[in-house]
Amino acid sequence: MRTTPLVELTRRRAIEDVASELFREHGYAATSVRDIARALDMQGASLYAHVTSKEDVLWAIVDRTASRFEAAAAEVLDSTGAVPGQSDPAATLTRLVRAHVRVIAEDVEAAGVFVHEWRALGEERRAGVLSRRDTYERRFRDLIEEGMSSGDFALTDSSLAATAVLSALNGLPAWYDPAGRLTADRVADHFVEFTLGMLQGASR
Amino acid sequence: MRTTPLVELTRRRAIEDVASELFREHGYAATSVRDIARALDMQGASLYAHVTSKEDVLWAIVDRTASRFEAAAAEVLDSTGAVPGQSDPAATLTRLVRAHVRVIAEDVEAAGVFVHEWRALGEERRAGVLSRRDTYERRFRDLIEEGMSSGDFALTDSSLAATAVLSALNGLPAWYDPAGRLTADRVADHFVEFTLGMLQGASR
DNA sequence: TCGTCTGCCTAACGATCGTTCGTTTGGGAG
DNA sequence: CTCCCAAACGAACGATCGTTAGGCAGACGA
Repeated sequence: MRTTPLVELTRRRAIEDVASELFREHGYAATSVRDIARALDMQGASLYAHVTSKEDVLWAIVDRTASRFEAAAAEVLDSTGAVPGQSDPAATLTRLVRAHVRVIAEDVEAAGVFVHEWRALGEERRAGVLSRRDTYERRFRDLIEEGMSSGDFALTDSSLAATAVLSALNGLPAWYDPAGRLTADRVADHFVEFTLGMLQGASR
Repeated sequence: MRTTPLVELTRRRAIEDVASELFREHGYAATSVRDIARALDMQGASLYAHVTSKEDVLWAIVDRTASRFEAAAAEVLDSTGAVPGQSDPAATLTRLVRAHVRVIAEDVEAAGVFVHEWRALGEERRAGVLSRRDTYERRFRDLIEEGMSSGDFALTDSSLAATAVLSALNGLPAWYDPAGRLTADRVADHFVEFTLGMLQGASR
């Protein structure tokens, strides 16, 4: 579940949270500074006491969310596979998928912005995000290749498989409702099943 | 492959094609009428000789693409399963997935716009698109449920599975390059494998 | 040769955009 | 009580937005 803090920690963070909702619902370009301000009962100009630019707000959301994905993946991968030849790709991938779902479910709004709106950043930041996404996707791809050569996975194109898995996962922010019928853990269960099924191949 | 016609059929269609590229790359809201015109070596105002509004262009792209998805699915489903109790859900789903990939690959730009930018439409049209998407997704879901009760698929949540499959498929416009290393048919092969694997479940 | 029609032009409209500015306000520390 | 400082205000900036209006050039049928 997302934590809209009961006690507002900082005004800055409140702005980012409200902006996450609006950016996710209408997109960055279609959301005006005055829209964000209105949701906080303020005047548009007043935001600039807390923020240096509109893009700055987007960047804060995207960067923070990217870091959360990176940290979650690092935690999974650093605690496993230290001993080569003794790794279990399916088990590690399971934990990686669960971590990914958890990061999304903990802040669906920010995750949705991260997935779709990073294109709106300036050239420099956009390139940075792109490279971080590549690095992240490679962790999936490497794990899949490991499973291919160990015989756990039956595939011929690890890159395509990684993209397909991440596409399915990144569809989550578009429909997942923390208050809906599925808890984040249940969703993660299903996606682990889907992922392993996908990678182990059709049985007929 | 997308068909940017060598002979420009109508000016109107040329506008839609150029708009598809720009809408997909920068989003509808971030693309100005003057941007579209510049790509055609025209003045922004000149577009209005061919078009009644900017949203009208978006609508034409979205509606046309939605219709292509619907027609492709109808062709698959109308030619199968006419005799109940004799259907093969996996085979039908295979054809449905192939049809979906084909529609995307035939016009990646328009498909990308359809997938992401329909939210920018006015309330009425947006609601219409949403309901057509629901109908389309239900065709996948129904087929999955058929496979569940026939024992072909090992799943507990057909709705989640349909969403996951379609999310993976709809990630295609974001990365697929018709001139790249994979033909549309090869991509379809892989996605059929992924889909069936997903639905038949992990084997361990 | 004339009129018409199509396709694009320039100019301009009001609205809204992101952002800057100088000012006001209200609560806490001395 | 007084001072201060962060937070929000209203007004305004130049730019750009989608769109309208009127005119001009060239192709074409009569």
